[in-house]
Amino acid sequence: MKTSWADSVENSVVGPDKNVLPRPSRSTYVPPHLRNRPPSSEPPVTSNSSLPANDRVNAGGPAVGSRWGSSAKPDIGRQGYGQGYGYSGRTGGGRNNRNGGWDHGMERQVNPFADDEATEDAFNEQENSGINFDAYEDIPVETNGENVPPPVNTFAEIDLGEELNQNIRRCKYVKPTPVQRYAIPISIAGRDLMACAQTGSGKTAAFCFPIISGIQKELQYIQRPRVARTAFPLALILSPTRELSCQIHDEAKKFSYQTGVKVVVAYGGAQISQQLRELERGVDILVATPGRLVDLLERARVSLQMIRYLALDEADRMLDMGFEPQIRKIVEQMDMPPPGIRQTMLFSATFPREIQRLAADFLSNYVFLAVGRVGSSTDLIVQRVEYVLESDKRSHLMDLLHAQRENGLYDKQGLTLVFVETKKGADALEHWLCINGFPATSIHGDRTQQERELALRSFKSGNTPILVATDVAARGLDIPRVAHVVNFDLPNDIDDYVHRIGRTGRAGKMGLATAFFNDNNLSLAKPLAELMQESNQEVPAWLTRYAAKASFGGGGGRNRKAGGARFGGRDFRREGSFTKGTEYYGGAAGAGAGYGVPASYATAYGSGVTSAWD
DNA sequence: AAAAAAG
Repeated sequence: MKTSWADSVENSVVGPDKNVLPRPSRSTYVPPHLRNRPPSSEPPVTSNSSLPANDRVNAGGPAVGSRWGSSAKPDIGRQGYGQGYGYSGRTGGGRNNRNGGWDHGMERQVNPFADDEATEDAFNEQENSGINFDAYEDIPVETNGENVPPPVNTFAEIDLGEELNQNIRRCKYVKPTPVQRYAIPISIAGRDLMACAQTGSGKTAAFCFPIISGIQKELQYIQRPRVARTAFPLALILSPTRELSCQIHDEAKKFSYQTGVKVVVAYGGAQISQQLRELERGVDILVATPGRLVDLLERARVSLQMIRYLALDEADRMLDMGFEPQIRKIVEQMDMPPPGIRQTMLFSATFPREIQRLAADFLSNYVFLAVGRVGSSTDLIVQRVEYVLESDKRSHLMDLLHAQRENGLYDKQGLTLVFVETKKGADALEHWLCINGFPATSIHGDRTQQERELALRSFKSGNTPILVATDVAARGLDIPRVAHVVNFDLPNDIDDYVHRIGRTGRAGKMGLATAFFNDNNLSLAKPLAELMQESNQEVPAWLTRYAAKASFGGGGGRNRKAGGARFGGRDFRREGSFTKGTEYYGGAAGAGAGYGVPASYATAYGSGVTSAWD
């Protein structure tokens, strides 16, 4: 690697002006041997792992050819979705519009790849190698459901359409990731899907490709009702945070470039007027956060009656206590077509069983898919836990940051993401880091949307290579080059921990995750120790002792969420207690009639091999 | 108890 991207941006980051990484003043620095130590022997703070900084996600290499002529598989289980609107020609529309350009708007689309191409030269071949596909070998995969469509090995095996294939090439995706290999054929076949797969493994594309492809193929036949100032999207993608919705929107725009499929994003904290204007210009795929969407629905500026595809990203979060009522309102109490008419896809890295049960309401004869994390479990993330008293956390963090700089992680522009539990705590820690000379910023729900987006940009660019965050940044955000995730405050839920550390070690790259554990985190001891064990991490002896204590002390154990979801999970329909009998398969009675074969459960691995999934 | 998501 002669000229890495990191090198190429280094000047701008450690540049001549204010952004020189200042040496923190030593006045507040307490050397380790002068600090309070817990009675139990915690490992010394060694930042020995010289982990590579994350590279770009995109992969370079030969382009994939597209194969035309094969038509999509029959749309099993769907009753067509004309919904009373006849098929009719669409003016100037659709897939044969080789000139690209939106067929329902006069504006020209900005080339979303322009930036990439402009910076292309900054990447040499190695740096540009993108997704580390070796890390994807031997990943345990579990599928469950009736007549699960088989996986593919290349994008060319699926008829996604010429324009989408070209965009896939532009994104330099050489071959599908495991979740894409399985999820795309399932979606193309028209099946509902509940998928567990870590975000860094290509989940967004896994639900975007079938949606874009499906819409593009039918766009010219779809007649939407004409209601002034009401938009009728064909697909809805919901996510739990504004930044994640933005990210999905950006991705979806790349994938749909010159397909004639229009993507619009709507989220709170931003001017609604511009979003309304965008919607009026026409929308095929709406990406949104729940609150703003409810607002738009109540104003009747959006109708869901033409929704053909519904995707919930971070679906378990979307269905947890805070979000469930809003999601039910959107999905069940407005004008969205019911399961079986629309196609529904739920994605998350974690899927607790009770959430799966709730989610089943939204699905019809669905396929359950669990794909191991890149490198199966988290071999690519080195997890460390250190016992740190509350009063020692700040100086301990400073130790880590110092060590990191000495190991060159800063010089390579490795980013450090520090999670805290509260918004107040985020402000306080950001301030403390700044006055101690560390270039930090913060993101949390009490900051304005403008501040949030600025903070994220500044972090991503390496301008402020330390970001203090609440759980607003825990899920889904794809920030290349995050070399280190610090759980300054551990979350109470092991699933949140899984999502947080998943901000590093993405796209097959290595990452480091450090957690500060103390007596406030007792309830996490057992699940954390188990998780680390399962992902082949070294579990400190003191943590094992805490874990053992937690199991009889009460208070432990419950955190497992009923046998829960680790890196993936298990279809709750297989868990034996079918309190609702065969109801979950009931949708198949009519819909699956075309399938003259009995249900078969395709399982890629025997139960002995999938222990990580239990 | 906290965080997120509408204004």
